[in-house]
Order: sequence, then structure tokens, then C-alpha cells
Amino acid sequence: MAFSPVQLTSLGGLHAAVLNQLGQSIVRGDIAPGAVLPNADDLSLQFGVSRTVIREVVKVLAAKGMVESRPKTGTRVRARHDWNFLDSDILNWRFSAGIKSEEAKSIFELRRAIEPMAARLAAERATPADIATLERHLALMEHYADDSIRFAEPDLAFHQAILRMTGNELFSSLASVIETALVVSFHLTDDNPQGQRASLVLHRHLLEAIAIGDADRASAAVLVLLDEAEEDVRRSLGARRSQRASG
Amino acid sequence: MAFSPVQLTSLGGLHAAVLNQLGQSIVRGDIAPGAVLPNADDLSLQFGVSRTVIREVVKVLAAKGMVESRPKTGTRVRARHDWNFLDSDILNWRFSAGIKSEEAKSIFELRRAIEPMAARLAAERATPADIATLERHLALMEHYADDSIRFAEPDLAFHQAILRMTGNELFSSLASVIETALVVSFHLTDDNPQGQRASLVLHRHLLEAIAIGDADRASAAVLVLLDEAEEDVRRSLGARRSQRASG
DNA sequence: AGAATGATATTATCATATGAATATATCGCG
DNA sequence: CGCGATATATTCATATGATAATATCATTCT
Repeated sequence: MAFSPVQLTSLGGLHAAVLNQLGQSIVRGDIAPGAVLPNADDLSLQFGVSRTVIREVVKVLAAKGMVESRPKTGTRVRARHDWNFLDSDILNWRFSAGIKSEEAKSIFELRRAIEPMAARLAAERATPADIATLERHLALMEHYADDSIRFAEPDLAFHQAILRMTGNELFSSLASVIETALVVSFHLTDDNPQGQRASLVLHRHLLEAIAIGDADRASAAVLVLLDEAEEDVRRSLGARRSQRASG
Repeated sequence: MAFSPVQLTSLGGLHAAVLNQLGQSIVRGDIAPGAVLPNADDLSLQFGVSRTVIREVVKVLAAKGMVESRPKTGTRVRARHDWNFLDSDILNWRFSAGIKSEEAKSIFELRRAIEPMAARLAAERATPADIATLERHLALMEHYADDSIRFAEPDLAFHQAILRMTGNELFSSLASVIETALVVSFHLTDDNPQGQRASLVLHRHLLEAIAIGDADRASAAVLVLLDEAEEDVRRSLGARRSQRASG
């Protein structure tokens, strides 16, 4: 395992560049759990950066539960169950290069646990201002119904707004999971205006349930929405696979 | 806002000591969102450590979404909604010094979203070895039913085992939330053997539902368990408050 | 007033040195 | 030969001083 020098053209400076490289290498499994990383000097040479940067990166990876440093032994990759998979960096490293059908499933399992409860709480606690915010996001989605690129942003904002409306910061912190899900499905699905229009209707149902404070209906509406979204992803993954197979 | 020199007797070295101090200061609100931290040199002086340590700590806090550093501007505390509240460090900083009734409520809201689904998935996927593991943890709980200190550990292990049995790493990563909840309730509740015995029965129900693969019953059993646990915490918080009031 | 310019404070990075911890090898002794 | 004490080498942990990059702010010029 060797690394290439990082370019400082990378967004966020050398630290971010090295962090992403190393993080991805570990997530990809290039450096397996239990294995030790090259020592700080070697990493410094390989990446072409100072040890200062290397050490900061290692400390950040350690904070995410991915590695553990000890004198003499070196820095070793920890077991996967110690990693904080809800960390947005790890999510990105894991899924930016593509997603397997099983991984998509795991994201939807979590969303099915979180979002119905979030919608429920939102329905109980929403203020008129909150509803107005949702309306605004939904209006943008409607406006960009035929533009899948711009559609994604208000879609994400809509779901995140609901998480915030719970008034529970633990829920809000799960926004990165949903963001990952939406980014993945965006990269996956080809332009699909009728799918987006169907999605709009479901979002509208959800909004109305929240607006009238009907927690049960809000929860149910989210589930329907998630079914639809997962079906979309499932279809796209299938299409992609058969595309590769035939190509 | 000034900081005291850290002792290197602290577990985990200077880095961890400074990280905890700074992290707690921010979580407590001593340094409000939007405010800037003292610059690296000042922090170095105040904590009595080198800039190396300060910079590593700041990078880790940045990775948790709590601060943002820019040249000239300095390092400023980000808005709370950017913090990763599911991070175990942040959870500890938030709740180690005590917990408010509303915060306890927010933890249980999340647990009610997560754990029923986790139990459901566990019921569908559990292997005989998984069941045996749960039995082992439950046996330990039974063994320490009258020893609230040792009871906590297998209790936590039991719940975390279920999260792992989902086979979904996103769920496993929520273990820290449950750990925090159990640690908090442990510090809160006075010795309460009959409460623990009642809890044992509920855990047994849950285990049996998972063992026979009954997802609905497993999910329902968790909810009952959570109701009981929250009621316990609620009672303890009330008792503590009135204790303070009368003392 | 507004744009260009330079001074300044701060982080970002680098290079090097020293300290501390620990796994491994070595040596001495029974 | 076996075993424990000790030495040694390797690695991370921390410290320090210097330079680069960059964003802000005041100032100057138009």
C-alpha cells in the first residue's frame, strides 16, 4: 500500500486532502482492520506533506473511531464495529464511489426507523413558521420538478427541516445520513420527471399531515415516501447492473 | 474565559485532556456559537501545552462540526445545528455533569425510534449464536440483579448486541447514544433492586420474541422496556429535584 | 463614495529536536 | 536450557521556532 503526493489544489488544504485519501483507503479496505498504517515518517514521505499534517489527520481518524495509535506498535485500523458510521466523512468515503444494493438497503432501514418518528414529533410541535418553511422547500421542488439537478437541494432541505422541527438535536444530527441517501439516489437515477412528480404528491401529503398536527398520518406518509424512494433506487441499481452485464 | 493548565496525569495524554476541557467549555456554552476561541498561542499558554497539541485538538473539534478555523479570523464556534450530537465525546461532554429532564426525554425519543426497529431486524436475522450471546448477557444481569454497579454492564451489552444483530452498521453506531442513556440513568437512580428485577422480566420477554423470530412482539417488548426505563429516570429526576428543594 | 493597496493578525504548514512508552532482543544467571 | 532482568530500537507524543498563505481592516488614491 503506497500513497501519492497530494495536490494542494484540493479543496480545504492539505489536511483535508490527506484525510480523504487515508480515510477512503481504510473504508475501501486497502488497509484492513487490525493492520497497521505506515509510520508517521513514511506517510509524510508518501503524501509529500509534513508530519504535522499527518499527525492531525491521524488524530481525526482516531476521533472517528477508525484508528488507534500506540507507541512502538504504530497506528492500527480498529475493528469496523468501532467506526462511527454516522459520521458524514465516513458516509462520504463509503458511498461517494458508488453504492451496493445491500448498503442502500441499510440506509433505508435506518431512515424507516428515524423519519417516521421525526415526522410524528414534527407534527406535534410544528409552528406556523415551520410549516411555512416546508411550504417554501416544497414550492422549490415543484418549481424544479423537471430539473433533477436543482430538485435535489430543496428535497434534502425538506427532510432536514422535518428533522429540525423535532426540536431534538439528536435527530437533527442524522441529517448527514439522509443527505448521503439523497446524493446517492441522485447520482444513481437518471432523469425521471414523472418519478419526481409522484414524489411531489407524497411530500405534499406529508406536509399536510404535519400542518394539521396528525402525527399518525405524518408517520404513515413518510413510510410511503420511503417505499417509493427505495423502489426508485432499487430499480436504478438493477438497471445499472444489467447495463454493465450487457455492455 | 480562561483555561487552567492540564495535568498530564489525565487519562489519554495531554491531547485528550485539552480536548475534553475545550469540548466541555463549548458544550456548556462558556464559548457561545459564533464566538471565537483564543488564538492558538493563547490557548497554548493557558493550557500549558504546545501549539502542536492545541492544533490537533482544534482539528478534532472541527471534525465533530463544533468549530471552524480560518486564517486571520481565528477559530469560531459553529451553530449548534452543525454539531454532531451523536458523537460519543459530545454526548459525554453534554451529560457527564448531569442531565436535564428535557434532555433525557430527547434521548428516549431517539431510542424509541431506533430500538424497536433494531429489535425487529434482530428478530428476523438472529442466529443461534446471537441468541446465545443475549442469553449470556441476560444471565449476568440476573446474577447481578442486586448489584446495581455490575448490573449496568451486561445491560448495556444486551442492548448493543441487539444493535449489532441488525447486521446494519449504521444501527451499531448508535450504541453510544444508548450507552450514554444507561450511564446517565445509572448515575441517577439509587439502588433499586425491585426495579432491576422488573427490568429483567422485560428483557426476558424481548429475548424470547427475538429467539422465536417474532419481529412484532420484539418491537413491542422494546417499547415496554423503554417506557419502564424512562419512567425510572423521570422518577429519579423528580426525586432529585425535590431533594435539592428541601435540602 | 468606491476601488485599489498595503499592513496585520491568524491559521496552515514545515522542519527539527526531545521525551515517553513499549515491543523485541540481549544478556546473565540458575 | 529456561527464565527473568536489562538494554535497545522503534514508534508515537510533545515541544519549539520559522515560513507561507490568507482573510480582514485601515488607508490611500481616484
